[in-house]
Parts: sequence; C-alpha cells; structure tokens
Amino acid sequence: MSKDAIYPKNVVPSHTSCVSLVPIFNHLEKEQLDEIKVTTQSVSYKKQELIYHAGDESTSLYIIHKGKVRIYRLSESGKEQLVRILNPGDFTGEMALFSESTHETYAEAMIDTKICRIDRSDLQDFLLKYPSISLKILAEFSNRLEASEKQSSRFATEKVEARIALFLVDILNEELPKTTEVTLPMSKKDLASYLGTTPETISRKFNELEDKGLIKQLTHKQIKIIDLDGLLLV
Amino acid sequence: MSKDAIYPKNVVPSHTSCVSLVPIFNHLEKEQLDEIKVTTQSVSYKKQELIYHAGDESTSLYIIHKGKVRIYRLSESGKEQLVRILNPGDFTGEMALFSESTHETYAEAMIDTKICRIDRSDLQDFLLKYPSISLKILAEFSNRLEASEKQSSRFATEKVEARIALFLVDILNEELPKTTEVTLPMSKKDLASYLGTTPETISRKFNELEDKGLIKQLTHKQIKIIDLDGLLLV
DNA sequence: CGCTACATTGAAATGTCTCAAAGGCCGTGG
DNA sequence: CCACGGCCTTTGAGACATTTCAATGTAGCG
Repeated sequence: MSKDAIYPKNVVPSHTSCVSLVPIFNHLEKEQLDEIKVTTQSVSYKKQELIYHAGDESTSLYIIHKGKVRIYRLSESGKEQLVRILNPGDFTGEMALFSESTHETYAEAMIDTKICRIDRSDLQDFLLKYPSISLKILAEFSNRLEASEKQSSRFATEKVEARIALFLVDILNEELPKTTEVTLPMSKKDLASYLGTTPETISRKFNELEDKGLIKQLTHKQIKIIDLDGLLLV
Repeated sequence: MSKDAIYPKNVVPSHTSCVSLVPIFNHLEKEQLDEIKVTTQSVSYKKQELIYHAGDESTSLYIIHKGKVRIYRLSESGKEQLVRILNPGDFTGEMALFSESTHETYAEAMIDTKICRIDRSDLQDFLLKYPSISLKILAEFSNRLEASEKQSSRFATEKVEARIALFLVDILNEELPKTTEVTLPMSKKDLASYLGTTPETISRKFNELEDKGLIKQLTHKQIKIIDLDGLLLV
C-alpha cells in the first residue's frame, strides 16, 4: 500500500526536523531526537484551513513548523473566544492526549502553515522511555495553567480598560531587546475576542489610554508605551 | 537534633497515608506507596490559617488529608478571586514545582485542616523513577487546564446569569447519584468571587432564574433544578 | 442569646454592548 | 500600477447589564 493511498496529498513523512524547534525536546541527545523525528509526519495547511475542530478525536501532538495558528473556542452561547496564537516552535493538541479524547478548541491556519504531527501512542512511549520529557511538558503545562488562571482572574476582576493595559504590559515584557514600542500581535478584532470584549470598545479604550497620556498610537498596530507604571494602575 | 527543634508543633512525620487518597498515586503498588509515604510530613492548620501565600517559595506538593482549603488570587488591582476549593484527596502547590519558583496564589484553610507535604526534590525523584506518575499528573494538569480555559472563555463571552446557570449545571453533573438538587459548595459571597461578580448580583440573578421557572431556591444553599435545558439556554 | 458575617433589596451611577454608519487599509484582479 | 471590493476600524447615540452604596433582614456560631 503506497503512502499516497493512505494519506491526503498534504501529508508527507517528515524529513526536516521541527522536533528540535520545541523547548520540550531541546534537552535531548541527537540520537533521541532522531528517534522521535522518524515517527513524525509533516502536514501543510492553506490559509483559513482547520487543523482540527472541537469534537474531533485527538490523536496527535501538533508542532508548528512554519506559519501561524489561531486557537479558539466556542462558548456555550456560541460566541467565539480567541485562546491563543501559535508561532513556529509552539505546540498544541496536548490536552486531549492525556485525558479527554476529543478537542474542545478549534485550530485554524491564519496563513499557509506547516506542522509536524507526533502520534499519541508514539509520544506516550517516549514519555515512559525518557521521563525527563515529561518533566519538561509538566513545566510547560504549569506555565500555561498559570497563564490561564491569571487570565481568568483578570476577566473576573478587571474592567476592560485594565485588561487592555495589562495586555500591553505583558507583550511589552516579552519584547527583546527591551523597548517602549510594541507591535500588536493580532488584529483589534481578534484582540477584542481574546480580551472578552468588542472591537468598538477596544477602539474607544485605546483612545482613552492615549488621552490619559499612557500610550501613543503610532499606527493601527504600533503602540508606544509612554507610562508603564500608569498602565499598571489603570 | 530532635524533630521538635526543627519543626513547628503542627508538623509531624506522616504515619497515616493520605498519599493513597490521591488519584495520581492510586495506580501504584503498595511498596511504592510506602516508599513515598515515608518521605511525607503531616501538617495541621487551624481555620483561616494560610498554608502558603503568593510570593512564598514553593517547595512542596500539598495533599489535603482532612478539611477544606480555599485557593484564591489577588489580581493586579488588588481584588480577590476564588480559584478553587480543595477537598480531601485534592492537591495543590504543584504549579511552582515544575517552573515558577514562587506561589501566585493563596491557600487558606476554611476549616481545621490536615495536609500531607511531599518535598519537591523527593517528588521529582519519584517522577523520574516511576514515569507513570508523570502521566497521571499530566492528565490532571490537562483537566485543570481544560477547566481553566473553559472558565476563561465563559468570563469572556457569557453574561453573569449564564455563568451562574452553567455553574449550576456543572455541579449538578458532578452529583452522584443523579439528582435534581444541588448543594452550593460555597457561600454566595465566595460564589460571587468565583464567578467574577458581586454577592448582590448573585442574589438577584438567582431570583431571576427562579422567576423564569428554571430553578427553585429551597434554602440558601439548596437549589432544585427545574429546567436543565432552560439553564443551558440562558 | 447575641454577635458577626453573610444575604437580600432598592435606587442611582457606571461600564460596556449594540446597532448603524462612515472611514481606511490591504490584497486581488484588471 | 491602479482601482475595486471587502473587511477591519472608528465614531456616535441609545439600550442594557452590572456595580456601587446604603440599609435591612437573616443564619450560624460561640
């Protein structure tokens, strides 16, 4: 049976290594990396294609090799919330690997995207064989859980203006080298979805922050942070 | 050097096993359980005592043996949000074990409480020695992350009334055997904090749900669910 | 039995959303 | 390369949900 018979055209065995891109594997020896690499598959997606959607059975870990992926969920009332955006080296699909068997989120290619897929059972074998990988994943999960609970807590306790201000501070802190300008990593529409508000409110609140002298909107996507401490007190 | 010299009075070596209470360990053999058990310490806390607080260095995993523990955080603006309530068999303190080195949350004994403490380095040894424990913890983390992201998404997209309705549905689903009555697991004040609103609003929304014929408030803590499907559509 | 914290109710103030309309940016196809 | 269409963004005004503050009622615990 040829591969063409089994897989759709966009799936090929992975020859390039995106495995080594990922923090959870980067402490491994070359031989171990190669061992994992041979089990992976490379899959390509066109802009707007869904990589998986809620309800799909989860069978693999997806590592972004090239491109950009939107992870979002639909709430009980049918509204969409942007959960995170993945860039090369990030991974997803891990949740359902260890407990639930179906995805609760949607993963959509924002631009043409290439991902590596590692099958669930292959991964579990590696985890038992190389326990240090589990510790890395645990660390990653910890961070994500921490981030998610912090986000939850902000939704629960902060008004929209403060959520925006804190978001700006967060992305400013991720900028290296240190700077006072940030580039919004998504459209304001997506930012609204991410922050649990509407584009209209985002637009107005950015203006209010500017009126207060805390930021300056250079372009739609470029923001200069004028008063960092002020933002933290909003 | 005697133990009394090292530990405050409320800390004693653990002779009883709360280790076996915990899902992440309950697949282990008796000898392995015993091996873990000897490394644990038992600590008692009086009502309202803090088990740890934000900023504390994290050095151990805490397993609730007896009692009830409130986990909460303070947001940037200083408001408190209830994150979860722990009952016997639940554990906490895991976050900082794998990545961050300090707690971001507060853990407070709601009533007199006994916990078991496993030291960070002991635990890491066990994880490397018995990789299956890591898989269990990964599964637990997955579930928690899933829950946290779902919660986040509800905050982002649902109005207070819907959040309350969904909360009632959630706790109804946890009730075994199946029933139509739920006991609120916390005060309405705490519920307000958990759901990101105020006690006043909670009070009013419960009344509205009752007016709509979806629930009946039997006592302050006992709620009869009349129309489950209706709650999901709120 | 009384204290304290929790719970409820009302009314006013505020924050945010919604709907509608206009402006601006970007990629596509001519 | 420019013009076009579509989508994102902005602005305004009105509607709505929720918070806030103040006061009263209520339950549980010592």
